[in-house]
Amino acid sequence: MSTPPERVTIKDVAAAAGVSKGAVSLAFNHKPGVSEATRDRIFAAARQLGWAPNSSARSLSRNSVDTIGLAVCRPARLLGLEPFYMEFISGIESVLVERDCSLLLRLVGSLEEEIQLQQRWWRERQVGGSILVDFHQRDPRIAPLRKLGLPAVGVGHPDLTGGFPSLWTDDATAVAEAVRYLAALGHRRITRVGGPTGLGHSAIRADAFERTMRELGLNGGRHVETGFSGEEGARATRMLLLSSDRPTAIVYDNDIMAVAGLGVAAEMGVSVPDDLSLLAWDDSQLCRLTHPTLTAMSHDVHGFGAEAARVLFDVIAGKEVTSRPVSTPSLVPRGSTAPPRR
Amino acid sequence: MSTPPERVTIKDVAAAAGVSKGAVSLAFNHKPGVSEATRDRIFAAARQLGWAPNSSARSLSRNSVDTIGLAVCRPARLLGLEPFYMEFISGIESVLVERDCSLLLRLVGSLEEEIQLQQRWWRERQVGGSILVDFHQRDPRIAPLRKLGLPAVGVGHPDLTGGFPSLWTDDATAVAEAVRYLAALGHRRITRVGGPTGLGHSAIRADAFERTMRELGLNGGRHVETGFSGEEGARATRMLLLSSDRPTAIVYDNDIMAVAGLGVAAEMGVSVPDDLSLLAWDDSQLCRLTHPTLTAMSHDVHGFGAEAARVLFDVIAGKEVTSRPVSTPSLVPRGSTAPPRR
DNA sequence: AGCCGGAGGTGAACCGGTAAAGCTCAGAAG
DNA sequence: CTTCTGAGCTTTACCGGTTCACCTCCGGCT
Repeated sequence: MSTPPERVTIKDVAAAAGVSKGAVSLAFNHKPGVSEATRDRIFAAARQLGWAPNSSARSLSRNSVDTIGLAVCRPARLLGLEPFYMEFISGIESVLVERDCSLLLRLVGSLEEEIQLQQRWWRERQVGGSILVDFHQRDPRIAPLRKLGLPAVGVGHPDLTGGFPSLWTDDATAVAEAVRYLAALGHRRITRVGGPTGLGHSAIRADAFERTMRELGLNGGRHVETGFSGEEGARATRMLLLSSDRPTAIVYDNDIMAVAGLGVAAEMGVSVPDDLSLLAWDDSQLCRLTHPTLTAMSHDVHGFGAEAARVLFDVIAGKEVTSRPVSTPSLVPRGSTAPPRR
Repeated sequence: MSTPPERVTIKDVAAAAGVSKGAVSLAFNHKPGVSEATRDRIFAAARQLGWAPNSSARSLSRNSVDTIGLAVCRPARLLGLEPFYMEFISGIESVLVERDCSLLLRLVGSLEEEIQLQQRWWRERQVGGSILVDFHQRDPRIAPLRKLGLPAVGVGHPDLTGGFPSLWTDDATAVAEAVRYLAALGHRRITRVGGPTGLGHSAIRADAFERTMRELGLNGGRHVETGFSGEEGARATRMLLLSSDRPTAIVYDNDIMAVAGLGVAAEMGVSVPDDLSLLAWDDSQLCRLTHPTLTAMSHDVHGFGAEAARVLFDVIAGKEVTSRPVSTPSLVPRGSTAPPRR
């Protein structure tokens, strides 16, 4: 596609510095074999000519790439609203910058499309490895991508990532904490508005929710399944508030739906937190902007992204890495939760 | 970084198909010179071996790259909340996919850092060109990047993009529409809560705001400058509502700040829209989730991103491209605006 | 004097593709 | 029966780096 106008190569630099191109290569890679003085001359010449090593040529002869891939499979309209991803990406990049690497990002429409994409990326050696996110139950990506030999790290519970080294937040414990908190406030009818159950972490949270409710001797627990969008969160909330045995507390799977829930409560004249407690997940800044502010399960998404990148580099380097959890989300109480009005 | 285990090259495919590698190259690039039958054999062999052309080798010999760059200079915490960027990116990608290209994304901390980055990207031929966003007044990126010869398209008014072909939304007209609408409702004390004036489009909107207010004979117009964050939007709103001649309408520069403003109004017992009208910008889904819903200036951000990518490809291809506006944001009235209570 | 060793280079072979020139052969034109 | 033509391949020279074997000094040691 591009046809650069001028092109200065290592040969030009070598000529300018009066050395061979081998010497330039040595100097630029900080390898021994060139004297201090020559090194300086080489760098001066390179700076003068505005030269930097052509990354294609470099990765061709080194047989390596300094790019990692991330494909995200959610509708763009949702993604934009999920503060999670940008935070996560910025965490990844904080690590990439240190190593002069880059992130290849792609939004895909389906898991099948992602499989195609990852295969291409890897076969064409466009990436050295990938970070895989949003695991489904019996995720179709696992078999083909493992067979491919793609170095990758999975973001999700090891039960879901099928053999890929993985990093995950202990959602089960977090859900339990959220439910126990609401129960301690006196809530008995608690509903969870979750993501699609096909999505692995939604299923895990759903399980943990039911288990905890049972442990607490509460049988008023219910789930509603949504697609994570604010609109669906709003619809679910509206439906719940209209039902005969309406919940006194709702736990949302992200913060957009919680904000939407708050909107619906206001619209229907249901007072939060007096008549209804709301608990959000992921705790972006949004949770502090509403009135009342939103109690939320909070975690360090930036750090999560960074850790994922670090682990991926280890995988690529061939190190033995073991799956492990990152820090568990913890409850940050704010204005949207209170004891139910008796 | 990566050292792939097995590596199948064009030579292996050629051998498997019983032809020379030149023939494989011809076949894979859909060039004439190979018979139907041979082509089929080659593709069969490639599929069999799971081969795809190594992208480094390809771009080295073609002297071209199929990657474009995007560096975004805003704090990650803000970015995650700005639905704008993900939408914009998804627009870009919709075009990239058609052309089998990729997006190199980087979040940077300052414009100086971006200059360094773009220089590296271009000199190392990591990208074929870049999309430049968030222009400042007398943007420091312009001179060095033009000198560099980087193919680029600027997202912003031509007055700001200093010679880069550019694409922009006509914010001046949009601001005028917003102000006229509020004025028509009967508002006279209208305040604008804008982004940092260093940012080009903020300045343009500020100008247009003042001009329109003057044209309408209103001198109760004021600006508050913020950094686009929800927190700052909240603080600005709080300050405005506490002032002696408090505005009856506020125009925000993005939708996060508008949501924050709504929160503050609720917190202070100011009724929206009866006591205060609020108008948001960019119109993400968020605007439909609050109560009341937010009147907003709406535009097609996805299409904007797609168009930017298309223009960049033209620039890279050496076509003569001229700067032009994309569709002007238009007002979508919702529940947060009404005539002021007299 | 002769030999050795290491610092500081050089040169050529490669990495895996693309592109352009060259070769071969069947069939059409003269 | 040549000669020409062009379709269908092969050959070979790159692309711009990295790497490794090898060369050349120069000082120190025996």
